[in-house]
Amino acid sequence: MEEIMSMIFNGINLVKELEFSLSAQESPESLSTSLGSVSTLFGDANERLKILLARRNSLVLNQPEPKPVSMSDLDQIMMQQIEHGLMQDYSLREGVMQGVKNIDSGPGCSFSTPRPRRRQKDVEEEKVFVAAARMGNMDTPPDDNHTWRKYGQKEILGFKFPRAYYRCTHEKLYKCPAKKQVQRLDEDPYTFCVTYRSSHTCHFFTTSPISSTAATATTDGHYGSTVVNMAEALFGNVDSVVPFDESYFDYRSLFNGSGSDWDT
DNA sequence: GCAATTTGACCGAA
DNA sequence: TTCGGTCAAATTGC
Repeated sequence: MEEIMSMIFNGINLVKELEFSLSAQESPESLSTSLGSVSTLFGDANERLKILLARRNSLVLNQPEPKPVSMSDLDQIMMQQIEHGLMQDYSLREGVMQGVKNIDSGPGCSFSTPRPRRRQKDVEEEKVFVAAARMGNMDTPPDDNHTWRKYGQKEILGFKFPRAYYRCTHEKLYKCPAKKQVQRLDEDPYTFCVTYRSSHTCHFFTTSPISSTAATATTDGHYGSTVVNMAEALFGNVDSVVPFDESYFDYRSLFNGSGSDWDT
């Protein structure tokens, strides 16, 4: 299964290279070659995924619980996740909303004294997989239109890469409780697993004009036409790409919880 | 000088 | 006792 994931992530990286080629105004021949590679890679990955799912569904036919994940559901979820990472990365250069949906944990900020030094179970969290930049600083995930201050980094058991801890820059001034953890994936160093905890109460975005556009996109759910065009070109159906109002999905937890094929 | 980052130490849940 | 999360002093960069 990791092979399939690797193919998908490779496809994402190819798309990013294609995007760079677009901005560099490379020849139509070169663009055509890149497009062919992308479609082949995604096509192959999808075929393998379908075979895998067909196999799994046949295995769980006699088991009423838990309900097997249907192929269409999984395809949709998987593509939402991939599209989300892709669109986040793409929007970096286009300067539009990246589609990171912050968790809404309700009460927001409530630091009791003493401040808990370990994560609270009742705090909602949301995982998002984000493609890393292929150029420039690849150690940090793409900007999500909030300003973060790093307050820690730790080696985590079972992970090759350290986990970085960030909190909202406005934490003290506006008592914004938002935090995030950034973990680079072992199997794909170009992808980060970003875990958001607590929602922003400060509602501050980065101050560039580009980002104010992003802020608008956040509230009304509309996205730049460039992004929509790209999404249509890639996936055909924009409705499956935006808006990102569904819960993002953690493919590890999904597949670890429902089968062992991902371990192969 | 100030703000952000780094990093070893500390705390506490499991 | 272990290990994830946080603190806070030292360091770095603007």
